[in-house]
Amino acid sequence: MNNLRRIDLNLLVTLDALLEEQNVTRTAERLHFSQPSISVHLGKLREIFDDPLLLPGPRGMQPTVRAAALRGPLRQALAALELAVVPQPDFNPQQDAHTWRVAASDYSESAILMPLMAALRRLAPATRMAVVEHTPHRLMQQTGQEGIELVFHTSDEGVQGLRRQVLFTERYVLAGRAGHPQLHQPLTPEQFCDLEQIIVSPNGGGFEGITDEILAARGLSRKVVLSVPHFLFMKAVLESSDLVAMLPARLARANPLLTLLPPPVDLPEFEMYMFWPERVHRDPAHRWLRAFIKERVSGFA
DNA sequence: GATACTTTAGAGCATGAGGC
DNA sequence: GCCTCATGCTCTAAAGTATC
Repeated sequence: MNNLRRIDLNLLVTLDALLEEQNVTRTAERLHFSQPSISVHLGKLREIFDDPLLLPGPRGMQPTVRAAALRGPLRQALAALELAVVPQPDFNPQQDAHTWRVAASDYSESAILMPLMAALRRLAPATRMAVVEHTPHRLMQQTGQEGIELVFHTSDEGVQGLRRQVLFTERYVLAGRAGHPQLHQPLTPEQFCDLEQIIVSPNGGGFEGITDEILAARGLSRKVVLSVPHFLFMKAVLESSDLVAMLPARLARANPLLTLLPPPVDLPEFEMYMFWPERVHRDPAHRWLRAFIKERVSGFA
């Protein structure tokens, strides 16, 4: 590595041309330098490689054994560098293969990923997506060492060093099964508190949430009889029992098995963000995915 | 010795760092 | 932002070297 610090990339370009031309003057013409400049380059290269590299011979300059051995690897290295500095082509979703790694909660899976998955497969058939569990307290680790490229998260508080974009603002609705005997008209807070309810407790086992805080401020309390860790489980229970729940609206939309009513208490809306690390910000495939998601989630708001 | 080619010396210019 | 200085690059001109 120490040797690399001494090498100007242009010196390697000169060496490559010298090894091909085996003539300082022709190398100079080819690289649009004066001949003495190439001679100076060769002098530096000789010092760096501790080898004469090219020696005057009967017909121009003859490469030394070391120089001849360098030729192949040097050509490959320069070709790789050239490829690396060429502007990246646009992502062609119909043809290009790519694997995206995404972290999502079960809410994000249902509200964001599931509705757009069919369109994603149709528009980008050669791509793959790995969805892993979203762990909010390990956001930086997930987008760092664990290689996650995109995270869906409901708050931007405490999130440092990641690019972000608001996807949508979410509201709550009161949900119960279709044909539920008490859900035929908007409920008062008191009527709401009389119903047996289910809540999602991501950390496990909790029976209180923001709804209970708001009810308590009005001197009310509700009957939470089931606490589950995932929204998908909650939906399944709602569809098959008389339990009701305050549910993010996007989880309940277009579901004929559920009845939806306005929330009996005012719950604050929340914003859904997508976060991504700087390393993928300009990546054509990643930019395409972000634009696709933003367009789709706006479309089914 | 003529020719072709390489190397060296010194000057000019551009750029970056540091100080004010 | 401006100035100074150091550094590095390329140039021209001239000298040195190898080949025929």
